Amino acid sequence: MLHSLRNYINRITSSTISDEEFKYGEAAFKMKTLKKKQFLLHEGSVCKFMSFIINGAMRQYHIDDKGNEHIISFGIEEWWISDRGSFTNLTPSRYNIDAIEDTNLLVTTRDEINSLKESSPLFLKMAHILDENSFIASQKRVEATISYTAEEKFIYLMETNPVFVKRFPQNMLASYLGITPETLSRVRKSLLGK
Amino acid sequence: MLHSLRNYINRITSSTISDEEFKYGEAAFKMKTLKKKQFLLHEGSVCKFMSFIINGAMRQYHIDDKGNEHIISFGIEEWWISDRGSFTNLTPSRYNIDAIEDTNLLVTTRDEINSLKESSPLFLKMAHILDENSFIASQKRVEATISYTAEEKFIYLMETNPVFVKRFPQNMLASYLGITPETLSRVRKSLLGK
DNA sequence: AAAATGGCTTGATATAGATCAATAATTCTA
DNA sequence: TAGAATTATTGATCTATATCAAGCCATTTT
Repeated sequence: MLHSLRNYINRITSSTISDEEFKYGEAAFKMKTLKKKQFLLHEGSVCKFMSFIINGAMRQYHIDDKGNEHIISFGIEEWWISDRGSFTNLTPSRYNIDAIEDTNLLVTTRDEINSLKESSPLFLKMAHILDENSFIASQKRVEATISYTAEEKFIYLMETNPVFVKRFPQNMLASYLGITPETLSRVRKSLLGK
Repeated sequence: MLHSLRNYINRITSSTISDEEFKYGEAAFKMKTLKKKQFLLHEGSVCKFMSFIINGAMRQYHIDDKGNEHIISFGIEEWWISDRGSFTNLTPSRYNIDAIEDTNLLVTTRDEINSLKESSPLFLKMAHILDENSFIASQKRVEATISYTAEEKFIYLMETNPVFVKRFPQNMLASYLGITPETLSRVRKSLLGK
């Protein structure tokens, strides 16, 4: 299980973490298993963890006044899932996080990750690069949502995250893109004839 | 001029940087002055710098096929402006960055900031917190753009960045929100009667 | 001071996408 | 494997917002 995290650290830091340094990390994480539809976080509570996905898939979403779900982010293998705003500022979360598939996670808390970042340079670097990449990806998504049509949004999703398109139901993809499932269905149909 | 940066570092790291440590930083930055409408970055070129705004205001935007501008971000006093994707991956930028007002900047390059982060713990911490905050803010903006109506988007902007609303022309605010200037004008009119 | 420019408002119309509703396909699950 | 639940499609409207167009301020420029 932990080798997945180790793999990830090596990949995104472009390094090879030593057994010794990785040992520090192991202690900071606890395994957690969720069945499909089980919750990791409920709206209103503080997000006290960051979770690394070993396998399975998760989503982070908000439910508005009309009961519509808006998916803020997906997570799959070797991604992190958390409400970073709530986690960092210890404020109540506006989001729910639940499992789209049966999922295995490595969970760590704020304190643990902070001391880990102090004791392990590679964990620190990893955290840094994670944030940097997250921001870059999020800003691109902002651009897509403010400037693209429904069709362009879907094409952009296929280009950036084809895995999502294969793996998640269309209603969730629509929610992630900020369009209705009906519109997504029509967009896909019209793309077939092109 | 540099005291503005010093101020910022102390503020966001919740520390007081020593004269000694700040000296390291000074060398990494060059002053730059831009008049209103002057460019800092043109679409197609690699963004080789990060710039800290001393005073004035900047914007980062993309121009689409139809000639419409889409503002990805604004920057004002004590904000950074850069295309982080291009900066980090050395890829050609999709964006323009220009001055909305006469602006003074402290400019630093990739190499300089990297070595600065190695030699100064507080600069490192600052960079880290900047990325973290940028991601959190960007993710909130994603939520707003995928789930809010035009009116809600504007209200959200007034809540999160009232300064922008006071300072920038409505057509730019509209572009930032992903709506037309006409719609923003009507939204504001309707809000007055509430 | 006239002219030009840029920004804002307002009205008329068009349209992309939402909503509502029904059916069909798929996949859980007991 | 039948029945239930979930997901996807399709059609008929509706509506929020875009588009097009004109006029009006307020600045800036000459």
